[in-house]
Amino acid sequence: MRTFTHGTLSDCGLVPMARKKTKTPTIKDVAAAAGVSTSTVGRVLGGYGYASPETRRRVMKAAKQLGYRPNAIARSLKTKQSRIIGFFLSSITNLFHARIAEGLQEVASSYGYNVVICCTGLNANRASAFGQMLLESQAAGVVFSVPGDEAVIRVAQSLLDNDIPVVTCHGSIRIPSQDRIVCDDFQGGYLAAKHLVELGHQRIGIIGVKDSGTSARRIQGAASFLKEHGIVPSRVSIVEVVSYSTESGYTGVKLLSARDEKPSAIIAANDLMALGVLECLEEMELRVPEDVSVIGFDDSFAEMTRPRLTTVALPMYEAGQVAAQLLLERIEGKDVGEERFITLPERLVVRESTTVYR
Amino acid sequence: MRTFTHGTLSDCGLVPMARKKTKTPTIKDVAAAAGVSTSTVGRVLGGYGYASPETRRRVMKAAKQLGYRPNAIARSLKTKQSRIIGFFLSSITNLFHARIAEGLQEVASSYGYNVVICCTGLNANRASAFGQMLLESQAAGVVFSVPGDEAVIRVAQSLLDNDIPVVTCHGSIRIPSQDRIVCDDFQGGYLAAKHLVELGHQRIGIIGVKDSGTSARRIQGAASFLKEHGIVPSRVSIVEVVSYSTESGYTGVKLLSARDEKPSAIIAANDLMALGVLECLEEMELRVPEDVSVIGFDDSFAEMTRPRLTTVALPMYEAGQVAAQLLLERIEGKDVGEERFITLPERLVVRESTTVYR
DNA sequence: TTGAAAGCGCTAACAC
DNA sequence: GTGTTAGCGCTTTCAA
Repeated sequence: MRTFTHGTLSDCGLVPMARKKTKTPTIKDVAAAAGVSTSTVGRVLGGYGYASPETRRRVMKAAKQLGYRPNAIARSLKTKQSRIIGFFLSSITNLFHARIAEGLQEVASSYGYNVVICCTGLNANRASAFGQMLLESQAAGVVFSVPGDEAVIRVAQSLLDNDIPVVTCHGSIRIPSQDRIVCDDFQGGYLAAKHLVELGHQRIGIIGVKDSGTSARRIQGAASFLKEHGIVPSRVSIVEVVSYSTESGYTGVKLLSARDEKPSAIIAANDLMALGVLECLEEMELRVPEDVSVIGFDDSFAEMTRPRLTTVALPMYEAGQVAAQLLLERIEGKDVGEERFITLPERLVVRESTTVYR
Repeated sequence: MRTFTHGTLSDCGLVPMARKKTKTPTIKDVAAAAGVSTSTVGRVLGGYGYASPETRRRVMKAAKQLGYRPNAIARSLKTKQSRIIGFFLSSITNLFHARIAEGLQEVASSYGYNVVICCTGLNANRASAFGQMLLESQAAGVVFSVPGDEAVIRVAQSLLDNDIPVVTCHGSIRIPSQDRIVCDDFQGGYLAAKHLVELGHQRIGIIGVKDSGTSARRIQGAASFLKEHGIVPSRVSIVEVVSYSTESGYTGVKLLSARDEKPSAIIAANDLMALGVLECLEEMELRVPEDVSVIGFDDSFAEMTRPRLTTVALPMYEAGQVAAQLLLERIEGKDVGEERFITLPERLVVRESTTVYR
């Protein structure tokens, strides 16, 4: 699949290697070709200011003919702002981050902005190096989707000091008085409990994670629904484990079975834990969902478990889109007032791990 | 968590809103402060050319004192090249792409380059829009990790026409005479077969995917090992299904069971299919791995299945790193000669779905 | 409605 | 070793 190019003198080896690559045309070349000034070309191509229809036509034609392409760098030098949006995340292999990135990118690029990924891992140095780079390349804005440690906050602050707007999108980070997007953990928990109760379950086990705000809110949401709908409190067991892991899910079930009331349905604080729950239940020769219903959170790999996991899905893609939207409004200097705090609703995805009681 | 800033006159509301934000210092300011010329500053800060130790010291000090930060945009305008590397991929939520992206980003940023993600989805327009943007922002290089349709090839070509180096990294795309990185599918297949034979299996079932080069190479690799090690050909069954899906894996097992020789081990062309295999086997009341061993490819979610899947892992992270390396060499104009073709070895990950025969 | 011209901040050729 | 200077390609006054 060879591409043929026009034959030139250099093809016959008689002229130096010079690779005469015709210089990319600039606004100046277009101006010359159209017989107008560069400022006129700028006006019509940039779409601002006035130009007579005739001139406009001529410029357009010349530009097309020359294959003119604006130089974003030159423009940025003048406007003191590139069309780069930085995205801080710990790892792009984390499905949540990937979904956010995709939503972000989609909206950003529809506005002509590029998304630069800044995977910080657990490394604080890395974060500040990215901050540096973003500053040097005159980034237009930055979204943070990382744990909010001190180093990161400092980075955000230095960005803000340079008038680069910043938003946070999911993740424990909180930057004082900046736009923030989160998922409605409480409502997600509420949804999970609602689903189970509607299926007729009355004895509910909940496995939460210690010291996790997200887990706490999910539990609160579930508990709130349960209370509102007359579920006898003594029939609701809440246990707490140390981490969001399969092992913890497993442990959680053990803890639950030590209680007086054996649950007919279990809410795990995320899918990974729900997987551990499934595993433990199988060992105990309890069938899911016939004997026990199980529900997780996140919708991260719920399609892959057997039975397929009923779960509460998080709107990460939308979160990314909203993050872009809010950021872009700030970037373009719209008067949107104070900091904004957006809470996105979660959504129940019913699969195979839950069914009617008895 | 409020950050206190130095009190200024404007704090007391007596001066206009003006936000006197002290203009970011430029090379000029540093020059003035150090009592030298801008070119000297450029030389010491840029690290090229000569400068006496004394001058160097003075410049450094002035730069630090002023909080000088080079303006990447201005530099790019001059050098006609930004430090942006474009990464074309269909979706970042695809784990492979995410891993490549991470490897790519890691190396790229260690060299001071930024990675811009270009998620094309299945949309050809999108690809050319990204190409446009990359051209306009004077990208330094681009890596492609997408299906190689015509539109994308055109984009790559236009990049090349503008002297922007391009490499492909995993994915069916092939750009004539450019560096290319792939995983060694053949060797992966070989590895899978070797593992099973070493466990004592003699009757092997292989489920491949029609019209897939990757699948074909994996099968060839497996077949090759089998032949070399005296496995009776009639005891090896190869069936082909239509897609890389759970359903296809399921179908594959059905196809295999219709054959005379019932396999004691099954190789599925990827993990998704292996999941279907697991499912079908369970329905047939065959235990894995006691009755049948199962092996997949990709290591995409093999930790999540029950039993956990033995699989052949693809070195995507490394692929991303290598892609960055090759690209950077081209970008920095190293004389690395002709197009390079790198084949990365795959790796067997033994989990629970395979065991010794009988 | 259009044009001339002054930079944006940096690099690099050239002169000293 | 160091300084002068001319741009890179664009935007944006200001005048015409």
